[in-house]
Amino acid sequence: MKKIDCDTCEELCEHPQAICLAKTDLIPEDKAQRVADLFKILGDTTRVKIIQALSKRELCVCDIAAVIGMGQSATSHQLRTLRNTRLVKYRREGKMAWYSLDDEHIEGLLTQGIEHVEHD
Amino acid sequence: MKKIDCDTCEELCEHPQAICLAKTDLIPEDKAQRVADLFKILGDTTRVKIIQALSKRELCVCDIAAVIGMGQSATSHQLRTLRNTRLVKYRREGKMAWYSLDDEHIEGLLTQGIEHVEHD
DNA sequence: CCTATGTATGAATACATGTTCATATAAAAT
DNA sequence: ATTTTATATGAACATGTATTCATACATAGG
Repeated sequence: MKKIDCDTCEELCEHPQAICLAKTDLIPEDKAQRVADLFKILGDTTRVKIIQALSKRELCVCDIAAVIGMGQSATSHQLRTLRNTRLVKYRREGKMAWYSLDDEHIEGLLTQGIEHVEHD
Repeated sequence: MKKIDCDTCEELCEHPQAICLAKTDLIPEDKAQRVADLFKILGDTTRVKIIQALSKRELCVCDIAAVIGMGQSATSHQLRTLRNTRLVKYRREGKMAWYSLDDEHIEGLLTQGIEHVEHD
């Protein structure tokens, strides 16, 4: 370990140059957090199924529950999560709520993820 | 609620046709699980930083720890997770372990995620 | 050999999260 | 008005997971 002098890495470390460069290129904390939060939403089987189902057609809550094989409450809770992160939107029609994808990009992400697991 | 007769949806439900179609199109359980597992790996700030750093250059464990600002142990634990899911590989050189991305696709996924959060 | 260093790992802890249950809200139907 | 139906939500519970601490392992150097 040696002391080095560097704009972004002024500490004891093993490979100061590599660390300096890597620190310069490193994704900022807040952006890393938002990226992780986005992927966290997609990191749940139930939500993957909901998003995939909604990418094909608009569905109401009880239909989503029937399709993915979960209870109404669990489905509603997950839809709230997806609403809060602006991944789905809904319109009310009488007592029913019709859900659809809010963000067209999310379908691309999901598709890429699916392709990734298929490529093994 | 009415009883309907349908290949994939033979039960009581509200919009049997929509449910039948959606069930037919639905991603299979095991594939949804693998997709969610993949995204789950990306759904952590520390791992996002590690993957992003490794997408630029090969780094050893203590350098990664220094770059992302975490302890050696925590870093090593996360690297194990990334190894087990075949997202990173490593080569040993003396007592050091040099890590790099194992899967070139993963960088694309990360990039798309970053673009997504930038697009707000 | 013995020590120092880089890395890995098991156990413990703290924290987050998904589902269920019970219940609330709100609109439609009787 | 009362009941039924669709959805939302709070609380409780169980499970999963990220980090830390202590320690083990392995390699290099004296």
